[in-house]
Amino acid sequence: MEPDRQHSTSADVYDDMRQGLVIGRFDAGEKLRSEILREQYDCSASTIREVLFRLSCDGLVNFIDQKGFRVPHITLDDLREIAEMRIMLECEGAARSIEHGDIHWEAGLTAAHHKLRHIEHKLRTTGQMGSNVTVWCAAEWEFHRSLISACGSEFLLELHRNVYDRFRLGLLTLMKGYAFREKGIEEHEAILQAALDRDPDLCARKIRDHLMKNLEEPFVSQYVKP
Amino acid sequence: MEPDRQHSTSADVYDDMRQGLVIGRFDAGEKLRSEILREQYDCSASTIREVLFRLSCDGLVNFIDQKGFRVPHITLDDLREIAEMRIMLECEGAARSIEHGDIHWEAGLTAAHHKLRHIEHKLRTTGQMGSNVTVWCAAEWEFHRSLISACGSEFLLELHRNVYDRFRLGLLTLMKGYAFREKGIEEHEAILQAALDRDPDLCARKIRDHLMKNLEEPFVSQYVKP
DNA sequence: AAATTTAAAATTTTCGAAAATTTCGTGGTT
DNA sequence: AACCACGAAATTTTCGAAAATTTTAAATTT
Repeated sequence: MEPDRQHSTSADVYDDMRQGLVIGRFDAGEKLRSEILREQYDCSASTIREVLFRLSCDGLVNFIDQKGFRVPHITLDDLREIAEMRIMLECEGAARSIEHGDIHWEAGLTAAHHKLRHIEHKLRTTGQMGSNVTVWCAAEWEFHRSLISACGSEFLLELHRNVYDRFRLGLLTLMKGYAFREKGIEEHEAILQAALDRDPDLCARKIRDHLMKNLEEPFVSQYVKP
Repeated sequence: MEPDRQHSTSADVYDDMRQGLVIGRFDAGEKLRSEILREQYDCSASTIREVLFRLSCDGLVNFIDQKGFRVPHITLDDLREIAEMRIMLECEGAARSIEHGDIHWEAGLTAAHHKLRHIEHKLRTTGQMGSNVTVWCAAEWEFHRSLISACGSEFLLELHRNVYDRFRLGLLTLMKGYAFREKGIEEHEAILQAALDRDPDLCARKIRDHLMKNLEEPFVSQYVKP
């Protein structure tokens, strides 16, 4: 997973670090020393600095002048604010998609849900996190993204991507574990159903419900960091 | 205004370029060559690169791998999307501020409006743009920011800052001139009134009205670029 | 004349080291 | 023992140049 002993380009490092942050490879408040990262990725300090700057603009890393970069220390209150914004964007995006989405949108959404459902059942029955978590993260993202993908606004999608990642980062650093909850399976199902039934208000309620439950129960997760 | 013949720090360059972008110093689609900028600001290419990356994360500059940086070419449709998002965030922020804002919020908002009103009357009577535009830009930002400042969510404020800047950049590059409209004076007044009257719905309508008028009339402005 | 190839120029990207700044530990003073 | 000053170590920031890539222009071919 960590590109070691191999020259890495700026884009490589960016993608891997972003992935790492959103998947919980780092601790909250952890300092990201360019010297250390430079060794791990086998590249120059400038490349690392560049990547960290990009991540800090994404809100995934904190930058303080002359003091370097750190994984943000997100409080529960911060996460609530982030959740509120995500609810706002996702409900709006879903409502617009429900209004404008064609058969293509329905098909994509159904497919994304199918994949998500598959990996979630696997996680529930086996309890094996490990590399499955990476798959789950990708699937969860794809589902929520599909839901709003027909909203007709690239800008809304861009903002949502940003908020989604920050929500996930906050959740992971706060609960110090994985963000998968068994209850999420039914919640995703309910969101899908409301969307396919073209009921924007119900869909909004289900989205809010889903995100809020993530916030309420993050500390009862039975799964711990590897 | 341009720090020439003087060593510039990363922060200096960032602030100046951001200002320049939001004030219309650059053309849409214009390429931002690091070599040229390096000379203007008298610093190294890395410093320029770093600044451009930060600006690209703010959405104020486009970055394409191996192809460098450009001022984004924002279409009218893009601007409409940005406006919709700004309306969404600003209405939500205003509603929350109206609900939670104390006397301090009212005082700050009134003060910001007073300053804005002053410069807008000056612009209307003298018609002198020049350096006044910089003052007006700052005042307009302060007013809209004050409006939502008591919303209780740092995250909402951060998103709004981003969207506000991109709206302004889009408006300027599209109309190739200044974004000041005389009608804006009354629109700002109406927003202030609705906020002080603690009427969130009316306030939302006035905000939408204000931003939409900006979109409808950007091409009739009698003012041109210097 | 249009299209493709080739070579030169310009630009972006990466690097390693020097310069500036902060952090940390030591020793001395109140 | 708490506080401050000092200097060494670690870290961040900037730099100028080398390496890689793209763009431009000219030359050749179809």
